[in-house]
Order: sequence, then C-alpha cells, then structure tokens
Amino acid sequence: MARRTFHRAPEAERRHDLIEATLDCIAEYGLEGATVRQIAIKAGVTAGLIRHYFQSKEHILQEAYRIVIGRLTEKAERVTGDPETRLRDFIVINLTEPVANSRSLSLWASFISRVSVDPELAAIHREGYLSFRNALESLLADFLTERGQDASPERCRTLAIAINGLLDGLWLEGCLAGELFGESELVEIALNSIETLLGLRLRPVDATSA
Amino acid sequence: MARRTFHRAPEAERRHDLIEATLDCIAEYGLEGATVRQIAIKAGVTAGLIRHYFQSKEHILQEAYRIVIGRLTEKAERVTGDPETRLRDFIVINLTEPVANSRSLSLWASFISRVSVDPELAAIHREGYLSFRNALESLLADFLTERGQDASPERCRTLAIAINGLLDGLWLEGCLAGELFGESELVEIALNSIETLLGLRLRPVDATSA
DNA sequence: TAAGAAATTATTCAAGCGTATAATAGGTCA
DNA sequence: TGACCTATTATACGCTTGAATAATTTCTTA
Repeated sequence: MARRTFHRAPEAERRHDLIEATLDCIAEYGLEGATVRQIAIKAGVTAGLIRHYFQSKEHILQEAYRIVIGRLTEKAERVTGDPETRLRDFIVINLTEPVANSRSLSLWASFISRVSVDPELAAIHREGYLSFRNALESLLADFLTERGQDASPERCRTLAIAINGLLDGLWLEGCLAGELFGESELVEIALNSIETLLGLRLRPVDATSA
Repeated sequence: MARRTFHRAPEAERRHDLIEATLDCIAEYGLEGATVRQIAIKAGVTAGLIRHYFQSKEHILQEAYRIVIGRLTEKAERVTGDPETRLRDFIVINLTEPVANSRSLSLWASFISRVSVDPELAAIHREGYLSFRNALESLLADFLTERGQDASPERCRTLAIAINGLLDGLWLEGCLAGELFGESELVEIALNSIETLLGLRLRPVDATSA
C-alpha cells in the first residue's frame, strides 16, 4: 500500500491551517466535535501532525481562542478618522458581519463555557475584554471632549461599561436570532440608544460617501 | 461481592436529582466533563440508571437546558406590584444573585454553544428568549402608560430590544468579571441607563421598606 | 407473607478519544 | 545527483465514552 503523498508546508502556514480547521470543527460540531482526528480531516492531514505543531489539544484550543478574540475585536479597535466617525464605526462594526453572525457566537460561547474550567483561557479572555473596553472608553473620551461635554474618567468608565454591555447584548441577540430583526435594525437601535445615553446626536451618515 | 444497597426513589425526584447532577458536572468540568458516568457519580447512582430515565444523553441535556432557562427567567417574569416596582425589580433580579453569577454563565454558555448544533436546543432557546423579551415589553408598556408617555407597540418593541440587550450585556460582564465592579455598581449603571433610555426617572428606593 | 413489577446495579461492547512512537517521503543543499 | 534533515504518515496503545443487556434488589399489594 502506497502512502498518501503530501506537501511540506511552512510552519506558520500549517499552524494557521490547523487552527482554522479547529475553528471550523467547533463551529460545526461544537467543542466535543473538535477532536484531534476531525481537525486533521478538516485540515487534510493526519492526526499525528497536530501533535507535531501543538504540545497538546489544550494548546491548540488556546491558540484558537486567541484568534477568535482577535477577529472579534481587531477591526473595531482599529477605527480611524475623527472621534465621531470612529465611535460610529466602532458600533457598526460590532453589529454587522463578519463580527456578528452565528458562527462567531458559537465559537465565542464554546470558549466562554470553558473559561471557568481552564485558567489559561480565562487569562486570554480577561485580556481581550479589558482591551476592548479600554478602546471604547477612549473613543468616548475623545468624542465627549470634541463635543465639549463632561469627559471625566468616572463618567467615561460608567458610559463605557453601559455601552459595552449594550453592544454585547445586541450582538448576542443578533447572532442568536438575526432573522427576528429587520435589516440593520439592531444597528439603528444601537446608534439611537447610545446617542440617548450620551445625550448627543451623531450627525446623519452621508449616504453618498459610502 | 455484595451489591451496593440502594433506595427506590419516586420518578420525579430521581429525574430532578439526575438533572441537578448534570448541571453540577457542566458547571464544574464543562460540557465535555458531563459524561454519563460523572453524572451518575455526582448523583450517587450508577450509570445505567440514567438511561432508565432518559432516552439518551442528548435528552438529559435538553431537559437540563429547560431548567437552566427557567431559573434564569422565572423570577424576573413573576414580579408583582405597580408598574414601576415591577420594572425595577425585573432589572435588579437579572443583575444580582442567583441569576448573575459565574455558574449561571458557565451553564448558559455551555448550552448556547450547542444551540447551532442541536435544533432541539435551539427551539428551547428561542422560546425562552421570546418569552423573556415579551415580559419586558409588557412591563415597559405598563410603565410608560402609567407615566403618560408614548407606549406605542413600535416604541415598546424598540425599547425592549435595547433594554434586553443592555441587561444581557451587563449580566454577561458581571458574571464574567464580577470582581471588576463595585458592589451593586452594575445595577446602578443599569437603572441609570434605562432611566435615560426611557426619558423617565424611577423614584428613589425606599431603604426602610426593604 | 409471598409474588410480582420495576428500579437499580453490574457487566459488557464497540467505537472513539488523546497520545506516543516508528516508518517514510519531501525538500534542501553540498 | 545523493545525503541528510524533518515534516508527515501510519500504526499502535491504553482509556473513556455512550449504550445495551443481564442480574439483583427493593417495594407494593393482595
């Protein structure tokens, strides 16, 4: 019996593919469905290779969680432009594809459910959460300052907690039951609610500039 | 070798104990740790008994999810008193023990992560979500009406979506990182934010009546 | 108190798990 | 081209899994 032929991939590429395959498995079959063998099949390699790149299954899961958090937060944390644009984009990005969809949620929930079991995952989570909230807090500070409003640390902290909660909650609702809401309904609700919380109106979006 | 002695329990009691044991296992070790054998150990019986009461492992998980959702929503949905009191209690209940703690979150996330895999779980979730949001929507309608404000269906729907999101998000934050917040800080943020969203102040809590 | 129903334990099974190790093939460079 | 390194495949091991079935004990009731 001939062995199957294969191609030697650069380490970075192989690791990336294996992590991607892991995420696919989790999203499709849940954490329990993400077995070493399933991941290998999905990645088009044999199971042994996974242990060649990752010390254990726990390690590949931890790496995978870092990727998931990164994708959930990186775009929103890299908004550019004036304070108002940055704030608006931050909101919109978090409530539309590719951040808001059922795959993201299913990956996120899978890992969150293990945060209380695996301290390493808990650390990864904590870091992501604080970095996200800090980004939001400084967006708010800039925006309030620009509009000449109270931008004290206490107010920014409180607003960031509330708005972060609102965004998380609407993200959840959208991911879990997107079809219950109209096209961009959640984004509009978020923008209106946040305007109300801040006591400021954002200027209407210029449709021609999109 | 003598067999272990045992006691025959009424069906309802046994089923309850088995589900309780299942939840303990999930909270402690995650979904993967909730094996038939672990559940049996936790319940103080042998593994075979589980199959005597539940058709399969999937079935016991579904029953367990119903219980979890019930506990997360039943108290809030049963508030009594005038509209304002009911609304306030609804908010407070959802952000304090026993609804808000890390065990609840870990159970909730475990099941949510399977919603996209198991259609039966998805149905259970959908039902719980809609019932919760409807409860909130009618609380809002009553409160707005009492205060003589616009209580149109559209406004109530929008407000319910936003406030539901806010509560979910703050619940999440509290469960995942309760120690980052001061005593009852999240409750206060929620109450203040919701007052702002509604454009109405709730009357201060009468401390002596508690 | 004896018999019968069924709740519970005990045992077994095949399949799948994560991991370890040995064999082999692909790519690089002298 | 040929030798070498190592990425990759292949195979095996011991355990655990959910499930099925057989054996036994408890409890009710006549």
